Amino acid sequence: MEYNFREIEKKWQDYWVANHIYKVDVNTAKPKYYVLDMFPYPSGAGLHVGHPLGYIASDIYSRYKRLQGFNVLHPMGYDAYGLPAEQYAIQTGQHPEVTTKKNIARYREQMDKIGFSYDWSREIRTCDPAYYKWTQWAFIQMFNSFYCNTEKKAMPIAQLIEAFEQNGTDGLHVACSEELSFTADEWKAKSEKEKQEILLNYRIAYRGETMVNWCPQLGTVLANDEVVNGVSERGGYPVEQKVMRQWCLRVSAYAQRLLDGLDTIDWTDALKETQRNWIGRSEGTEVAFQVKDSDVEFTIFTTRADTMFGVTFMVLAPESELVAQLTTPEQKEAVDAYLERTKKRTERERIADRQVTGVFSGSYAINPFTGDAVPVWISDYVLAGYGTGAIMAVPAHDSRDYAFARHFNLPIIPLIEGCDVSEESFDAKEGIVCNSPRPDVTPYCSLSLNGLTVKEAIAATKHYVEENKLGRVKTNYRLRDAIFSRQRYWGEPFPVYYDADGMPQMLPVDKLPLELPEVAKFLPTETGEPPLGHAAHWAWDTVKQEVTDTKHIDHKTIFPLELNTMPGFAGSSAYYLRYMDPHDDKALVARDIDEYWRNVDLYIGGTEHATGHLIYSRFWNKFLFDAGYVCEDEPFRKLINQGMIQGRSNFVYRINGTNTFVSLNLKDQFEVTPLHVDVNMVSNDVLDLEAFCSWNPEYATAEFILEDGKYICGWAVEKMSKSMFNVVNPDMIVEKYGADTLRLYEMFLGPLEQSKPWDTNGIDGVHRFLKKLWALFYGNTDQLQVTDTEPNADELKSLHKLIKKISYDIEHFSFNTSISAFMICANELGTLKCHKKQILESFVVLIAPFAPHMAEELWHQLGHNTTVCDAAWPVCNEEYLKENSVTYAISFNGKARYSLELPADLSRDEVEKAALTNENSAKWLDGKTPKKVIVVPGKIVNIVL
RNA sequence: GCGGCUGUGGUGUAAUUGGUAGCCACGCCAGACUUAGGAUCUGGUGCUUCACGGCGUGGGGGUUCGAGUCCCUUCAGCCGCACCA
Repeated sequence: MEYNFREIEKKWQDYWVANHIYKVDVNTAKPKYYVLDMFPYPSGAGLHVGHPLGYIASDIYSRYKRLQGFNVLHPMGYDAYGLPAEQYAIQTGQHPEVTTKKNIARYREQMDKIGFSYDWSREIRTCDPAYYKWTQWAFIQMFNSFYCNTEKKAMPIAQLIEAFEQNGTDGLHVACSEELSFTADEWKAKSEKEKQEILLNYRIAYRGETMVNWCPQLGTVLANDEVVNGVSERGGYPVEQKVMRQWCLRVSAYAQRLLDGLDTIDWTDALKETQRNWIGRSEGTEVAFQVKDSDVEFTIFTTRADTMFGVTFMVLAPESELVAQLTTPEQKEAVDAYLERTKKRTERERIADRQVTGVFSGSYAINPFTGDAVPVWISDYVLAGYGTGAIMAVPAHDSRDYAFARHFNLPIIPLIEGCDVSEESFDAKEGIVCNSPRPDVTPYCSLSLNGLTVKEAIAATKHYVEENKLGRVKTNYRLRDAIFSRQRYWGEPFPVYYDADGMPQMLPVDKLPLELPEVAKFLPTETGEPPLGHAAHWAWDTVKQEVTDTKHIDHKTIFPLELNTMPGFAGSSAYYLRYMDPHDDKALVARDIDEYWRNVDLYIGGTEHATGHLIYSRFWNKFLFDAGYVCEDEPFRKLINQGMIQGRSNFVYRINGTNTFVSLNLKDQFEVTPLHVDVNMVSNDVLDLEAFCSWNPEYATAEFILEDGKYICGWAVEKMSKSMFNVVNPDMIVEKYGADTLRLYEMFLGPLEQSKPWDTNGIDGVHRFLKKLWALFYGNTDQLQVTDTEPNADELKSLHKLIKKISYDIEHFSFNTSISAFMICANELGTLKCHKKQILESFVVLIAPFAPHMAEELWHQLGHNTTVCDAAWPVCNEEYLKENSVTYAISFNGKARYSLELPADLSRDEVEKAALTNENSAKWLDGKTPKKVIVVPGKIVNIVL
């Protein structure tokens, strides 16, 4: 009987669905295991062969765990909100929901063909109101919370209000946008509106004026991770810095915990390092500088406290509030001109051309260590958003300060013994400190750093600063709060309305979800409001019912509801929790269910989410953990980044000015132009000439110069995209070779975590293997050849070697080597002509995670009427692996000379003796006694002469 | 600039984690069966040499009886962060 994969795969896919084979539920009798894929954004292009790579790997692991007796949660869903659907809607007027649904249907169809073991009854879509209800709910919880730095956790805002009522801001140690100071009495005297405004300074979800990334082309603000090199990640449009009032999440409050948590989770070092970089912890010192002839004081942040004696000027960021205060009347004109000029430069321009620019403010600051009055400059090389937006400049030991000092001719004082700063600054944090204070100057303070190492000097200065109250030791983080509003239509609406004071209020939780309204147009309104402005009063009834009796809303003059929507990462931040309990309308996840599934044991997905989703999710989960809604602090215990599959493009070479195409190895004899050809017309780099001629009318009359009767195409690795004609769809592979071949081949391609080009050359190898496996059952007859004969030692050895190898490989996600092991074993069994049930049955179970359709078919052929997923994973019996003889390599001084077969149970001494007395050794030993003999059991005998 | 990763046949890769480098495939070569082959099967295939042998894991050096694996150095490629003070 032929291996008819089309029939088999269809049959079992239907069976699995009809019998709910992959449905799981809480089962406290079994240990749980949660395997998660990063859910896809359903784009219009459908899946290409790169997408399922991670899904196949997670499916193999899920099936393996299940065979091992775990209760495996393995769900799938869709990250359905997003820009492309909205852009498409703007262009075509098609509702994003329509295109999204269509795309999801296509994704599902493609995934179903690959034979995944998802529990589809748990499917979620972020755009489903029943789902985003809980996104909105979480937002409300964040609004009603603040972060306590003493407790190191989020707490109810009511507790903060209580603290204000009792002590004002006294003794407060909480995360905030801006340090505020007031007494309990002052607090009580404030109006309701003032109180609300103050609380926004502390809430974890808050609305505040911040510098945002504004993308005019997209008409929306973007989070930091959505901006790459000064342009938007989606579309590549320029991004400007702009102060806007926006919803934000106080992710920065969690910076330290996000950092610490990395040590407790099993992620790759590369990814952890990326997150550490992104969080950007930096320990330093804040020092206050007095402005000369003024009572203004300002604070700077430095990691090089040891260089206090080398400060020769100060620099403010152009956007700093201090600029206005410190600019003297004489300098006002010059400063204004400079500010005007820098404002026009976009982020991208600043990055592209790093010319030194700046202007003197007119003011001087007093260095508290030297008493020197140093000029205060303004320059855009200082960032407003980091530290205090002001720096002390030490040109001798900072290359940026150095460039600035050289450009404006400012003094440079070296502070490290023997360093040469005539050409460039000495930035390294090493060496012995000198000139601190300078020997020719009467010391101004009691601190002397001369003779200390840089490290010691930093510590000494920190100590001095704290002792003398000149400032404080401070840890800064690069991680900033996440901007949480988008001026878009296709996203979650905020559960927010505005009261008569214009202050934001949360909708009552029992009114959720607040559903996304229909709008006439997906563009901003004529008054520049976000698209939801077209439906400004959409949920007016919802708000009115709850609100009119308690608050006074003037709905004629204000929009009652928030018109922004949430960003893409909102819906993906807690989706893994919702899978646990997807249909619960009382809670995001019921407590007992959460306590069973806990968190994700294995998460597989791309590394591109390192600084986006994977930060936000960890933050979101930590918040829910603090608030007591979930029982684990970290959402993803182990994470694997599957590599990206690139395209492998094929080229034909047209002789210039003709319609003649020349094969790859003859092209150098002509002047040719390489042209992309559709890789689907090429097999093993050989072009299908007929398909090529009918591909494009232009090529109908094409002529070819062949080699060996074939047209060989050139190739290159490029991104997989339509324009390169190198997109390979999984469906096409499934159609031609079957899902099991696709699954095996994707794994066989190389290590899971490695990026590699898709190359269909070679798929025949795994397909042949499956046919060979099939032949072990049927030979080339129509009858099942399987017998009940007891297996012999060779067969048992071959099988148990395989059991050991496959178990080890799956645990180590080394799926490519598993496939090789299957091939070796199948070849061995083929050579042994083994058709024994006992052996083949175990083989079927072992391969079930990889090639589930074939395994299911063969499992039933062997007479089982349960599915193969309910089988038990075979256990390796080491007894069968024992050799009766061992081949040793005999080497002299590390050089192998001959091999020697000896009984397996010899002791080291016996092996040594056998090696030395063997006649082959005689010529190397030449009568001498060896210095040393090293015996590696089962491997090598090395005789040192 | 800082940090991380990778480098093995014509190709994808493997190597019991310091123990005979190149498993398993692709490709190629030869053969068998075939009217035919993008089918199947068998054998060969790191380089070099007629051969014995020699050389081989980006380059150089080191530790070791023994190094793809560990250490130092250098080159190349990829990735992350980056006027972050």
